[in-house]
Amino acid sequence: MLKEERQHTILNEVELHNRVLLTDLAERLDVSIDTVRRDVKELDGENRLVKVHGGAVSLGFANHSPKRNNVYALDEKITIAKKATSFLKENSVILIDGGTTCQELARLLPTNINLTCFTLSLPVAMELLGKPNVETIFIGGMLSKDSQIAIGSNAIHNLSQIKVDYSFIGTGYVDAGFGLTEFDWDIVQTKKAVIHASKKTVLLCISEKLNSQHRFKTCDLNMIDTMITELEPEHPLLESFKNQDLYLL
Amino acid sequence: MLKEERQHTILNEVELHNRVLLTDLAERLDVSIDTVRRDVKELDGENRLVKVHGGAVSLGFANHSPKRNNVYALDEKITIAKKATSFLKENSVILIDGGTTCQELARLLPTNINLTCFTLSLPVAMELLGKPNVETIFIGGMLSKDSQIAIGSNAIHNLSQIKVDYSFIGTGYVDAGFGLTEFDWDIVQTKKAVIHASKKTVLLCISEKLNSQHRFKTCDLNMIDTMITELEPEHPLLESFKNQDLYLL
DNA sequence: TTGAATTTTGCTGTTTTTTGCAATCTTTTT
DNA sequence: AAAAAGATTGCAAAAAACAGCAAAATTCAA
Repeated sequence: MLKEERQHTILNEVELHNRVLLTDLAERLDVSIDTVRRDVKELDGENRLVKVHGGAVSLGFANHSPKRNNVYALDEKITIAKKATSFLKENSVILIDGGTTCQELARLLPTNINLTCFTLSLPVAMELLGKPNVETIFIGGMLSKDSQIAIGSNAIHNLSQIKVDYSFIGTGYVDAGFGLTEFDWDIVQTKKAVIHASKKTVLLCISEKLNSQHRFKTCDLNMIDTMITELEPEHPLLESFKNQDLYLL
Repeated sequence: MLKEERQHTILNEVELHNRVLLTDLAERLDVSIDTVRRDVKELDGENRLVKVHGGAVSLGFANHSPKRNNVYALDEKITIAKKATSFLKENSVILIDGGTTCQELARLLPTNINLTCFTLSLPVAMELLGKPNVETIFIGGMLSKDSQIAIGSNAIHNLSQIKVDYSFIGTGYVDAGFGLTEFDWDIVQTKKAVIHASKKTVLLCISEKLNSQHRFKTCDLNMIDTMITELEPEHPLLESFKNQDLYLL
């Protein structure tokens, strides 16, 4: 077999699977692992793939993972996401909602425990695909162009079939009196279904959103089990959320 | 045998198989390996093929050019995608499969007609979200980390509920005799369901994949209504795909 | 047709490239 | 920290490329 032919197949495999193991390639191409390693090294040098420990990944995949489109209030979101991971245990079944804070949680999910993760959000799903320890299930449905999540009756029906240990949700607006609200009716319906599909619901909410409200109501605060903000639970801004039958974290 | 005749045969072989070994050529042409080597060197000088260590590859094969937009063989894929758009009409309901060629189709969907588009592929869905004229529905299910598409029983069940006008699918491998094959059993099951959910199935297939096969079979070629490659339908490489009860485009 | 000049071809020995193996070092995982 | 998986290096055998040469084939002018 020609070297060119071999490298061609390697590129094909990489493009197809996004990541490949050198051992698999060696077996498939019926050459020694050293030869494959040399080929991959060469292709890496030509920027046609990215060599990683034990294998190679496609350029698309390599460029995809560390993408961060929204760096707005990133630190706060990271703080929130880290707090949220404290709920996770080996084999937890969770659901992650859309929104940039939830995306951050997806990105920061621990790599040392196995998780099953449902999501309605395209960007979250993308993030999760990069995690070998996370089994990801996308809740299908009509896609909302601005929020990039699945909505509509199909999504809601699919949600009615599951019950996850924890769901981590975001919200457009939250108010101690009015509860969680959104600007979009369909999204409200979907979030309701998410909450219904969860044993415990955790709200990830940057403090900017506190004491704001909009048109359509998702639920009252007592439907939420825990609210996580980037603030200390004792922070004065959170005063009005105490004695609301929800934990602050 | 005349030198000219020999070189003609060599070019033919290269065109047909994309790659040749000098030893094979020598045996087939019944001349010494040095003669073949000299012939190939000459043809290489004339830019009719590319000489490589131990053999030669076709120009197309060698032009698997280094990264452009992170996608290999982008030009070919664009050609294919453009051909595929000829099937679309106002309010068509279509399904777009995963894979880079299908992604290209998603990217090149016309913006002047309204479409309803189902997909199992995360990257395709991402692409479609940017199109105001396309209503996108994601078929939910377990996500395959490799191929970034939804697979599994849930996806298959969801597919069983729909019947689209056209589905545009890719395949890992295709062979005139064996039909469409894949490396992954789950993906095969999902693709079967896709074909079943379509009035017409269009296969998007870059010519490199022709005459290759793998472990698991998706379907025979007669299940496909149209096969689109970047080549002219009369191209010799497509010879074996004629008289197969499918249109070539 | 003949015979010298030219080209083509196959062979030889030499150099280069490729490949697999073993020993050693490094990274990752537990 | 130990164990396992992967990477690196050097080396030797095999395969291929190269250069030079002579025989064979082809061309061409007389």
